[in-house]
Amino acid sequence: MAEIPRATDTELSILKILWDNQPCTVRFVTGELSRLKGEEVKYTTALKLMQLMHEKGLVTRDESERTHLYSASHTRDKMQRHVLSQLAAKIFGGATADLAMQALSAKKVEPEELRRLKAYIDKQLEAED
Amino acid sequence: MAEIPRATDTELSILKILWDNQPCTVRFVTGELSRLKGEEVKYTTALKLMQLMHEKGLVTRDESERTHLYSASHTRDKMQRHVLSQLAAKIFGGATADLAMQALSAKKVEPEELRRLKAYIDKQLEAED
DNA sequence: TCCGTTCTACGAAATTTTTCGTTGTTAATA
DNA sequence: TATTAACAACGAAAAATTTCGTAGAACGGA
Repeated sequence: MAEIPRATDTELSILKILWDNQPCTVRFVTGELSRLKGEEVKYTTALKLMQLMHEKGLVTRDESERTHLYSASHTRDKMQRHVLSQLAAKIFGGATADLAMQALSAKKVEPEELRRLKAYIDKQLEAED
Repeated sequence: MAEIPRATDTELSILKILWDNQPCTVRFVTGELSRLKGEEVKYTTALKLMQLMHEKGLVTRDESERTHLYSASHTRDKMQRHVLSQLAAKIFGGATADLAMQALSAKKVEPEELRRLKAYIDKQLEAED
């Protein structure tokens, strides 16, 4: 399995668009990215970014048609874990549970979500025995 | 309350060093940063970074002595929440509980930690009523 | 077929981030 | 006091990231 390349901020935004809509044309990503950033992004800008991401191995593309179709190389889960563990190492000193707690306190979370998370933790704890 | 400025990757590393050792001299941060990155960072490089961080408002400094003493402007908790909520918005679509779960699955977490987190969630749920 | 549109590729400019050498000052010390 | 070491400030180079104009090919409709 190849190393997951480091993704810049903008690249992460593009990945999110891909995960939500895959496969995508550059045209589509251009629009979504503009919406996300709150300012117009030119078509060729998005194109270039995605070409670079392709070189880096962050995305794959189907070139069988003239209009290429892009998809993320890694699953959302895998990339999220990757980004989080980097972040955890960088500013949390690896304390993952702390990170989770801060995440929860950063923003009000629905009780339903909390219960789901709790169930997940219980499952982890059981597996422990 | 002033806006929290966006911090780059290296800046986050420096903040972590500060939180752990504050207040710090540039000389000290230079050494720690080198250790963290696994390669030597020149004194003036660290100095410049910290000067820019000072301009941005990410750090404060005590200039009463010739050797300035730097500290982070924001608490670790506050900045962590800030960074996490940005990240959540960027690649998790704001789904904070998902982020927490991914964080937990990214790396094995001690049962003790899990129980602590669970207790935290329970407290949140109680406050709900 | 001709024209206007859409697409990729490419190069280069603009911007941001990181690096570091040089300078002048202060402080310690021989 | 003369020398050396440590420091902050600064400017600018280097590197990384982002932006976008231009060119040429492919396509669709008049």
